[in-house]
This record gives sequence, structure tokens and C-alpha cells, in this order.
Amino acid sequence: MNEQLQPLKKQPRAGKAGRSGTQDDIVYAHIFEAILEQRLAPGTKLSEEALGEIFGVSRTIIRRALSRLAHEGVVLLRPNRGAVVASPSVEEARQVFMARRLVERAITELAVQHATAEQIADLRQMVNDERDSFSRGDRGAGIRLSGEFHLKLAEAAKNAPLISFQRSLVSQTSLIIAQYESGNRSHCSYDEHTQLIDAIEARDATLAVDLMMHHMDHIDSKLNLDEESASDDLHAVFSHLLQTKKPGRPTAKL
Amino acid sequence: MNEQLQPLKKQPRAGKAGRSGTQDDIVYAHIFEAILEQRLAPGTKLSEEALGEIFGVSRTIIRRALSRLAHEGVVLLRPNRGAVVASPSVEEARQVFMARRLVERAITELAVQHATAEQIADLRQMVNDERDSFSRGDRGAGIRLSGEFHLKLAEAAKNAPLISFQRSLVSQTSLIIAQYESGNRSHCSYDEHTQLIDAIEARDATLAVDLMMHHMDHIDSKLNLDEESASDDLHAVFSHLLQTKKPGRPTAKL
DNA sequence: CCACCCGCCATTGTGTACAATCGCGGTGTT
DNA sequence: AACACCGCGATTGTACACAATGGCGGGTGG
Repeated sequence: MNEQLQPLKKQPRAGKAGRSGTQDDIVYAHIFEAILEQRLAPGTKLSEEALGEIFGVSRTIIRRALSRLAHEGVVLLRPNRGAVVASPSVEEARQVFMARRLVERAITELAVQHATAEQIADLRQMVNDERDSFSRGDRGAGIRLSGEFHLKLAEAAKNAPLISFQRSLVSQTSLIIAQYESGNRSHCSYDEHTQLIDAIEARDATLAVDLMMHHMDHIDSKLNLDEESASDDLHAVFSHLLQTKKPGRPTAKL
Repeated sequence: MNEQLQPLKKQPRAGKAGRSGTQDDIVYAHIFEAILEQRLAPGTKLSEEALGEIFGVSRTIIRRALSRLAHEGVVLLRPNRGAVVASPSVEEARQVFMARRLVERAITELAVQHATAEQIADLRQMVNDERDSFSRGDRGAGIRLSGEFHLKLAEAAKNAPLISFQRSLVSQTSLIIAQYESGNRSHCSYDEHTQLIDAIEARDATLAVDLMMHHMDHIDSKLNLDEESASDDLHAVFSHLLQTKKPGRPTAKL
């Protein structure tokens, strides 16, 4: 249980208060990234003390980060029993996807109305980054970036509550993808993202929404959400009950 | 430093094992209620130490409660400068209402499909409570209960992310109503709620959604969201900037 | 031999002390 | 007289110490 996550020591105050500055955000971002990259498997226990030692901060900071992660649904906080990486059930995954369809449709319509040229340029840049990550074979970064694409799109919709909800949904989706994806394909195929941007730039709401809905279809058609997950995978089936024994072992390959 | 917070007096410390849950929940609920009842005006500073003394708990607990309130959007947390009661701008209010239309439509459709007889009975009970509150003249409780009605409806939709989002939206809506309502009328007219329940019980999705959308229309038609808020009301206009000078003064009557 | 009970240990929950930060008011200079 | 700078007080941010809770294993009785 010594440092596997060595890199992060306390940053001198170089970062300014606005952005990645505070320690909370650093810890949050690192844990989140580790979960997406599956360095932390679903069900893994997240001990406050261990994390505090790893990041060189006190439990107070860790606790805040975990609380935030819990609110976004990627970590489960069990009273008196510590935090574990969430392991969404198939039913939970379905609920998340249903909500996402709803939100993505609205976001797309609003983005068509409100997206600025600069935002569209940013979106294109993000798709490039995403493609690069996948071509580098960096699956975790790819999943994260494709999530950030959808989040950026939400920003273009100019509706703060929707952005916040979308952040939570994207986080959970990323976790679900990391957990359930039948690893044969790219996740959010970036060409779908490109087409979507084109439709938004052309201010074609009907087309954009249509593309987005198909995009959603593609995403969950790539997942193994259809009750097949029972066979080789007792761990995943019960991982929401266990508090995890040995984090060292990558429970299941799927 | 003058106690206008005293209605929430400190629970004798022996009884801190409140049935309604952990101390956090108690503090959270009390502050939330105080905000809705406008005992805490928008912009009022929420000092951790003062609150801690009032509730007889340490700043740790207060901090968690404030953090939760901040996440739901009824409290604004300014780094190094403390927490204040949120004062949603007209634009923010519009965004909340737009998001609510979206979510309420989806919730209504889902509730028509999934609501159980027991849930419908619960809903009717809540409408009764709501009516009682208004007839008692307890405006704050009325606003809160009508919010809880919509939240209960969300539970009937059986979609966890939507429930969580709805909780946040309802909280903010309640704050907006408390802030902007032209006090001449009941807020969520409870007969609209009753009709809605009837439609859901009859499993008439079209009617239910229609009623819900009209209900939304009625709610924001009762608000003064149409830029009239500029005249008598410098305080409200800038309250998101100030940290509040004297909480003793009920900034504006509206 | 198995099951139940009890006490120990690990981990989280809470309170509190201390450090850092920000706003504000006093003071000096132009 | 007005502006700017500096030190002070108040309040939040962080760390840590202690209390409480729950799990787990040893031990004992049936």
C-alpha cells in the first residue's frame, strides 16, 4: 500500500485560486482519473488515511474530494464503513442512460441556438485530442475526453443546472463504460462527434438531435448491459456489497 | 450577531441522535427551512461559527451542511469569504425553470408508467398537508411541501439521477419563489396537484403531461421575472456581490 | 465440532487548535 | 484632501487528536 500514485506532492501555490488550484480539486481529479482508467476497479475501498498519505494531505481534504465524487455518483459513501468505487448495476446504468438521452436532446437543441464560433472551435479541438488519445492507445484518457466533449457541449447550451447535471451523468457514464464496455471498439466514435459539430455549426437542430440520439444508441449498444453479466463475474455482481479485500487484483476482465 | 435565527434554538445536546437522521441532516434541514421561510434573506451571510453555536455543533458539521446546500444551489460558497444565502438572478431563475420543464415532463411520463397505488396515496396525503399549511397561513411550509410533492413525484418515476436532479431544481425553485413571488396567490395551487394525481392514477400520460406543463406555466406566471425588478431594488440586484452588511434588515419587499 | 459471545483493532466521525487569507481602517505622503 | 500602503482583526482553511462505531478473531460452552 505504498505509493502507487506517487506523482502528486503539494503544489506550491502556482496554480491560481480559480482553476486547478486548490488541493481538493487535485485530489478529486486524480482519483476520478484513476477510476476512469480502471487503476481503481469498481468496489475498491478508498481509505481516507491511505489516500491522505498518498497525496500528502490530511483526511479533511480527502474527505471533501470523496464527498464530491460521491455526489457525482462515481464513489459510494457508506456510513461508518468508508468509501468504495461505485459499481453501477445494470439497472443503474439504464437509468443513467435514460437521463442522458433526455438531457443530451435538450442540450443539443440549446447548443444549436447558442453555441458561439469559439465554442465550436473548442469542440473541434477536443475531438482532435480525443482521437489522439485513442490512437495512442490511451483508453482512459479517451473515455475522459469524450466525456469532456459532452460536457463542453453542455456549456454551449448555457444552462447552469443542466451543465451540473450533465457533469454528474457524464461521470457516471464514463464509469459505466469503463465497467461494461465490450472492449472491441472506440467508445464515443469521434467521427460522430465531428458530424454533430457540423450539424450544430450549420444550426440544423433536427439533424443535430438526430445525430445525438443515434450517438446515444451507439454508445449503449456497445455495452454489455443485457443481463449477460452473470456468468464469469461473481465479483461484479456482488461488488456493491463487498468492501473489497485486495485492491491489487483486477477483479474481472469482462 | 443579533439572533434572528433563534427559532431554530439549540436542541438539548442529549437529543442529538435525532430520528430524522444525523446531525448534518438536522442542520441542513433547519437552514433550508429558514431560507424558504425567508427568515434568512438572500444575501445573508452564514457564518460557520455562529451557526455552530446556534445548533450546538462544531464547524465541521455546519460546513458539511453548507456544502450540501451549496451543491443544491440555495447557498453560495465563496472561497475564503464564507457562505451566503443564494440570490438567484432572473437569468438563473429562467434557467432553472427551463430545466424543470424538461425534467417534469419526463418525470410525469415515467410516473404515469410506474407509480404504485401506495405512492399515489402518499401524493394525495402530501397535497392535503400542503393545503393545510396554506390555510394555516404557513407560507414557508407550504412552499416546502409543494416542493416535496414534486420530489415525491420524481421518486415515482424510479430514476435515481432524475430524482437527484429534481431535488436540486426544486430547492432552487423554492428559493426563487420565496424571492420573486408576487405574494398575492398560492404558489403551487394544490388543486392543480390534485388534478395531476388523478391523471396519473388514470394512466393518462398525455393529460398528465399537459397538466404538468400548464402547472409550470402557472408557477412562473406568478413570478416577477420580467425585468421589473430593477427599480426599487438595488439590494437584490447586487446581493450576489455583497457579503451582507446588516442581516437585520429585510433587504426588499418586492 | 460448531455456534455464539465478547473483547480488540482498524477505520471513520467529530471537535478543536492553529495557520492562512481577506477585508478594513489607520496613518503617512503627495 | 485624497490616495496608497501597511498592519490588525475576523473568518475560513487545514491538520490533528480523540471518541465512537463496526468488523473480526479468539475463546468458551453446548
